Amino acid sequence: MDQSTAKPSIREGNERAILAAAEAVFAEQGFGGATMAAIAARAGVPKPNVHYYFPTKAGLYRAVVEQVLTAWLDAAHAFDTSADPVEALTTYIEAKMDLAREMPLGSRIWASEILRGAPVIQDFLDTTLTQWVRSREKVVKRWIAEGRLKPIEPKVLFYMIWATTQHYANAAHEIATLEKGGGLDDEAFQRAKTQVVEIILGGVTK
Amino acid sequence: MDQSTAKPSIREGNERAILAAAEAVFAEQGFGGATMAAIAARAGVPKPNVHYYFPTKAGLYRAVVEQVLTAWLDAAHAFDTSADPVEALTTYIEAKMDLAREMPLGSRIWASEILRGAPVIQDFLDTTLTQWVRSREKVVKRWIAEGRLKPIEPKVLFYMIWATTQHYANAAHEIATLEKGGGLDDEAFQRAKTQVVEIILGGVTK
DNA sequence: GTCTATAATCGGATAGAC
DNA sequence: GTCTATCCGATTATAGAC
Repeated sequence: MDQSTAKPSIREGNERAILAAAEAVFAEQGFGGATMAAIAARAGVPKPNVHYYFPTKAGLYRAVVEQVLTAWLDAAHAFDTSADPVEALTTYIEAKMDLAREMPLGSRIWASEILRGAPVIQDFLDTTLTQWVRSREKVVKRWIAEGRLKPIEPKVLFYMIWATTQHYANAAHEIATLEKGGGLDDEAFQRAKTQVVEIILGGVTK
Repeated sequence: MDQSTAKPSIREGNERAILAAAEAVFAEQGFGGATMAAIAARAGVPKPNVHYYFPTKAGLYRAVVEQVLTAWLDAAHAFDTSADPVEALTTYIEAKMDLAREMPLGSRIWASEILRGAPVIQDFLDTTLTQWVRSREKVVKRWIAEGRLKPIEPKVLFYMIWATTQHYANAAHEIATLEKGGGLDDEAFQRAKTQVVEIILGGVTK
């Protein structure tokens, strides 16, 4: 789109490779445990090259976290406030389960960031997430007033959904150990998804 | 109990202070992000003193994790396999909620360790935890066969309980942000505990 | 835009005086 | 048992040739 018309862009390819490598290393080692050398090795580029594209480790980390944020927001839109509670919650829980399945690294980075007290995404918690919760709380309370849900604190429900769905990414290793080492295959995961929806909906609908 | 009869023991006091400081720093920074200097400063002792009592950072981390393990096992016993499902699950969920409330640092270290793939506690996952899950799975399946619970995969239930209860420790900062900055007071936490029990039991009992 | 060589700093660990 | 001074490997970051 810019001057350099048809350039498949070396820059773009390298940035992508570095971001992908960084996502994996930050997910495995945490921010403090990750090293630029490990990221460079995984991306298949020399170490100074990483610094060329991302001058500081903190900046690279921010870039990775912001990618994860985008995915989180997409999943958040699955909570359709116009739908009825069963449909809205089913769609949302399934979207969050799929996100944990398809982006386990991002989910783990997110969890790690929250564990540390959200040093990088605090402003997101203060603004976008707070607004998301406020608006969805109203919807849940309306459903309760209409007698379609049990009288629960909406946040208790949200926390249960977030924690349970992300557990399938965050604790994938623990799960694999308990499943005789193999982890969940697609079929087992789909069953788990269905049952998570059933248990939560069974617990909150009248 | 040994030769040095009535020694209140400088050693004991220092070890306790260092372990407490290490728990806090590991919980905040993760293993990789924690530094011996930060732990020493928090414990109020010079850095080499930490190495005197705990020669290596990895060893100190193991000592902290083992403390957490003990607490986990105590809570696990709250799952009374002789009781009826409502009573057993209620007691267990409440015990896990109380653990998250009373030992938030330990819960966060546990979560961080699981996130990284359990490098230190893998043998515990392979032995004690696997056995715990196997035996409780049998109990849940019996309850299902007796028609007292819906036909669910027991592990889906366990994961939901673990993830949801520990969320109150792991995401305490996020929760505080969403609760207008104050965090949950005792009353709000007790309400949440009750509702977590109600939703899960409502979702799995017939 | 790439990468070798290197600077500068941090952090785990230790020596040795007290 | 305590702690100052210090070592040294690891790590972030940069300079500068190509």
